[in-house]
Amino acid sequence: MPIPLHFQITNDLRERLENGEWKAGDHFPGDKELMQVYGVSSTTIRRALDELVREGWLNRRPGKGTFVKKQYVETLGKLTGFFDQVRAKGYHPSSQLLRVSEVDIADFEEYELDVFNSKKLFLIEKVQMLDKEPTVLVKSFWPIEIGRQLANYNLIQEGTYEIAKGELGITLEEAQQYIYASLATAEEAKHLGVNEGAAVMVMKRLVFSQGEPVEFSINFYQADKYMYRVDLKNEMIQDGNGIIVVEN
Amino acid sequence: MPIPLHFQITNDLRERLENGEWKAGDHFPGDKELMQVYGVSSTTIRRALDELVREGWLNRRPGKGTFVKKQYVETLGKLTGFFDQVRAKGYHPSSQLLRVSEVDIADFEEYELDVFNSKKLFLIEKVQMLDKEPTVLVKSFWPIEIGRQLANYNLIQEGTYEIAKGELGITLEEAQQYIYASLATAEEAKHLGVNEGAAVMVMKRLVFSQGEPVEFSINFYQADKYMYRVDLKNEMIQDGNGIIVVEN
DNA sequence: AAGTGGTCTAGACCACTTA
DNA sequence: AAGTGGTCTAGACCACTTA
Repeated sequence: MPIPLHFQITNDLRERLENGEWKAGDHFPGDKELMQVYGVSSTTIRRALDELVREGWLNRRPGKGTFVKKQYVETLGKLTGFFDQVRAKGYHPSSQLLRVSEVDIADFEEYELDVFNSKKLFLIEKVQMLDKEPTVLVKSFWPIEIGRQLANYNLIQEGTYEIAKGELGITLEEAQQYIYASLATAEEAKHLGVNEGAAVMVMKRLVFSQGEPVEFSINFYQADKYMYRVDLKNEMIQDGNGIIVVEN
Repeated sequence: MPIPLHFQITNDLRERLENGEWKAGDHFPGDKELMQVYGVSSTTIRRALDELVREGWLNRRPGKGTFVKKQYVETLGKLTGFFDQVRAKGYHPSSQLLRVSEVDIADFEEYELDVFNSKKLFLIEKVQMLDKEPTVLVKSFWPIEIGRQLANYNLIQEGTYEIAKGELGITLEEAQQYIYASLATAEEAKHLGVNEGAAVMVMKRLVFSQGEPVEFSINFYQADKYMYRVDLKNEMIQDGNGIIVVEN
């Protein structure tokens, strides 16, 4: 059972939705019809469709049927992959390495690096460019052994996560991110090509593999050129959801 | 079938997890044991546990079992509800109304209000306070009819979403949010009690009900005092995920 | 009354882990 | 070999919608 049926069906239907086989508001095939077409049980069809609902492609209404959703803005399904999105718009991404070396966590006390239970980490620091315009300053910390392996690959052309997942076989299972606004320090301003004190959007991320922390990164984006997008469902929609108070 | 079994089981287990019945890293009861205890089928237990996995409480490993996750930071399950979070920390939230009236969308061309297909909307503008310190400036646009009904309630004490969901019976099914950094305008600075040009975090949100837009809001937070938290799973972890380029 | 999606059962078979 | 969670089936019953 290498590729689950529900997964194959989700991919097939998503592709057909992307190709415009149905238009926004169209009646989507009913569960029974899909069961016959794909020759699977109701459970499997349901699981495939639940995923497409989660991705924002479909609405399901008991008694009425399944409908293709109006795409007011880009769907989550289409959103993944910054570089793909950016290339599709005609930009040429590249990156410039600033540092690829072992570091002592004592030199980075401003970040929460103690979750790694190690005094030394491997730091990959780079500026990501779009059409030679600097867009993001990235500081990415990995456990020493993994960092050394990453350093053997072409970090300019390939994304670090793609190497970790594809070449090193590391599963990136989940991540917690914090996003906030700040003012550029002299160092950040220099790399982003803005003035010191300009507004920047900061994204901190802690990635877990097999339940253990595997990467901490902090990314600085030029404000007003980049946004972060989040999709919410049902009970997640509350006043101030996702917002947390920073304790001093 | 008013309250699904899987839902009841999820709630029961979540409560027991919150009460510390198992510690981080503990072996969680196996599926078969839970099936016996709750007297339900494997499918129902699986569905209940899948939800707890999604909320960040559990890890499941085929061949090994289900484990209680280390809580490196607050779990998503605990995160929901800004006011609850804030009250638990000893703050006293309140709000100050700035405007509660019908408006012409032509006066707000900087926002994407045309998705409502209406020239007039109802605007609720307020400053949210924590211990009398201004924290968020909120501009919340609703369809006229809904806005008029909301205006009949106590908008100072209660959250607008809580009134809409609880009193008006409006289901808030999904939302798309954009978060970015910016510099405070004179108006924003005055209400937030900061200097003009200070860094602010901006959150724009479009909420859907029954597939149709029901609220657009824009919230301004003082930078460095507030962060936005997002949790990612598996294939969502990519370079620059969630980041989108702002077209000029 | 007929059709829709939502919940649930009882059980089979699988890959993987540990012994 | 025994135990774990992951996938899938065939089918029952439910609430809801439309006619």
